[in-house]
Amino acid sequence: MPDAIPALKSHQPGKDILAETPAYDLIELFFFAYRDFVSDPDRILDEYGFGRAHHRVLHFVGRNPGLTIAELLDILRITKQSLNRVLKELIDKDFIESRMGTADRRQRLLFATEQGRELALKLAKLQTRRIMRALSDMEPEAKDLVSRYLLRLIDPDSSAHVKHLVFGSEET
Amino acid sequence: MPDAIPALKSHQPGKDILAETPAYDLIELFFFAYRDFVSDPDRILDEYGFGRAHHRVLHFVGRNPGLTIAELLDILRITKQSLNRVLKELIDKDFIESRMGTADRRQRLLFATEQGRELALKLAKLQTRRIMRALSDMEPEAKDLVSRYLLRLIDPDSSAHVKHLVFGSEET
DNA sequence: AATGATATGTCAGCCTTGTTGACATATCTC
DNA sequence: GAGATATGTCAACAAGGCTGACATATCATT
Repeated sequence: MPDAIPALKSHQPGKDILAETPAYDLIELFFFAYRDFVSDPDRILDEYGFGRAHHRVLHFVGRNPGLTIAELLDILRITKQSLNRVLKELIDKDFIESRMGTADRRQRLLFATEQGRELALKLAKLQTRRIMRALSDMEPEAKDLVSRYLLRLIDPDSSAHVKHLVFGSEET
Repeated sequence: MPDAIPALKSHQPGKDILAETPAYDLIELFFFAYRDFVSDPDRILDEYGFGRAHHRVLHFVGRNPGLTIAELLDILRITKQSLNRVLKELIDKDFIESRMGTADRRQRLLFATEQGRELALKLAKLQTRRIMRALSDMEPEAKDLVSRYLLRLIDPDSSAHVKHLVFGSEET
């Protein structure tokens, strides 16, 4: 096991302390970092009358052209009713386009429009800037290591799926 | 199939391009990792009739005994009305105790009760288990590197404050 | 061709957790 | 005593989750 956590506060005596000492630092840093990370897009989304939910949908559709509703639900892990609310707005405002499936005409294949791709890219660049600022002046292996850490943080059940989605072949 | 990532490939090695290529992998991994990371506590909080908002309050009060309302608001960056809603429930259910300030009697100093500390610890251990599983078999320097990465992801404005809160002297 | 399964859409209502604005109270500081 | 400060509270609203029920179109199977 890697280095133990620096002793943060003295606990009541008795329990097996070392193995169970909470990693307060990584827990809290994760909270603060994620909060700031999503705050960048928020400001821009506001101008369009969109929220974080719209961002997620737009992002994954942009990244996976032809995504079906079912696949999107599986990625976001929300109900179809929740998805539909924001998806409808994205379609109405012409950021996403929904086409009938060719093989299976029950399906709806989702595509980002030109406008949609532009917004998605703008938001991704914002977040990338923050990531690059963090990585700059760090060890060259930092990016790969962080990537591996985050992947291992994910539920083992879904990690293969995520790996495919993030790194895998461009197909869905 | 249209490619959603116009600027990603097949470009001359211009400096601008490189700097602007979205780090889709780290962006998406961050999303999935954070989602699973907070899902562990969710299940337990449910049994108590609490939500994520309660968790955050309980966590930071537990970690910083004697925290004032103003300091807690500064950490969470929510309105006092939002805070009060969940804080009241935590106090009513005897997970947090509010004492009048000694130096300044207008202040309320917050403390986790025995029950509160137990729950906070239980949740922190859950998340720690996930973190340790991720770190196991990784390079020994992984923990430190991830910690530095997350800290650098935070807004420069607040990073000193966060650093103090996470690593700093136990006092508030 | 009929039937059941599947993919999606939609209505209605509820919950949590964020927001703003207004106002009340106690206490501190000058 | 006056004004600033720390907190509490009421009311209303919004975003984005949820459940349950039901509708429609299409596919797959018999």
